[in-house]
Amino acid sequence: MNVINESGILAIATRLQRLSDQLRKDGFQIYKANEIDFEPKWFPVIYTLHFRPQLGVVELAAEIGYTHPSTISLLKELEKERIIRSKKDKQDERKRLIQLTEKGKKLLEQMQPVWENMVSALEELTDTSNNIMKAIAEVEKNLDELSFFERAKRVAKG
Amino acid sequence: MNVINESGILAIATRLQRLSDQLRKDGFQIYKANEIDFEPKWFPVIYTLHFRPQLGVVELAAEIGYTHPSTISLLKELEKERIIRSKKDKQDERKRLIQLTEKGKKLLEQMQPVWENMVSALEELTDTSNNIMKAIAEVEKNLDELSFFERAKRVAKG
DNA sequence: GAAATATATGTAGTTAACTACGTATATTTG
DNA sequence: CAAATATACGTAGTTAACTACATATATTTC
Repeated sequence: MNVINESGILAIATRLQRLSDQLRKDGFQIYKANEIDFEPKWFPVIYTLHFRPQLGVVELAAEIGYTHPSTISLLKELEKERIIRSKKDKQDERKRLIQLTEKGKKLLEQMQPVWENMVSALEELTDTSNNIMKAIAEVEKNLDELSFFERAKRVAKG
Repeated sequence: MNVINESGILAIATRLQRLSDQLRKDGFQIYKANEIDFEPKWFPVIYTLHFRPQLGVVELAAEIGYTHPSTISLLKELEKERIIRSKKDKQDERKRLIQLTEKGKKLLEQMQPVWENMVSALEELTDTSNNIMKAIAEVEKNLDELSFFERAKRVAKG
């Protein structure tokens, strides 16, 4: 990985992705080591439902930042695992309200201490002179103001 | 994305991936706008071959940080596009040496000014109080010393 | 209130990475 | 030097996201 790491900022997408994958894989191993039957990709759904106990599919998708088809397939898995269930909204017949089951709530409780360990470990890992979470937030803010595409266009013209 | 963004460091993998995707998509649009027939995912291969003009498949894979099957499928695409070609290594008959074609070299030249624009745009985007590239490098260094998994285990025990 | 538009959900197919496994050649070891 | 092991490459199948399209219900507008 020498050339790519030395290529600097051009390889930023590749490096972000690699880091994400690495953390996700370890996350899976951590759940496993704690005998919790849980996949890291389920995290956004479960975590969101913890704070907002009833959400439609599209609302949930928006909340976790995935497209709704991706969310639907996550929900199918979670439904199969009996971690979530859903019911029709009486006000809006198109809507399916997603909720945690009792099993889901128990799982959530089981996971709390593991999450705390993960948070500690991640804080250790990211306790560096440049904080990666803050860096992400700052880049996202800049992107909101003007996209990468628009910036490259402007640079080219200027 | 409110709940997830507020969940802090636990959602780090999700957020890294999302940022990576966003940059990659815009990257594709930038090449397109400059009338260059190039996909961002090809970048690591091309860029590496620019600096190391002859590499075996596994060597190249290691260099770009992908698995070799992923690399093979990238190489197939690039071969179809006539951007790279390969020949047998005379010293080691198992090996297939990958090289840029003339077309590949021309493409590389064409891309130079676009890369410069991208670098400028990315520098703008990442010119923040916490530098994301440095943050990634720092986290990677910490991970090299002790993985996320090992750290979480240690925290749990301690 | 009928037509047009918007919203919520779902399905099908694609993509770009991965793991697992197999084969051929090279290298090391008893 | 034969056997065991390692390395290089390849194929098949999986995964987790995506886009594009379809359908049902709700809301808005003329």
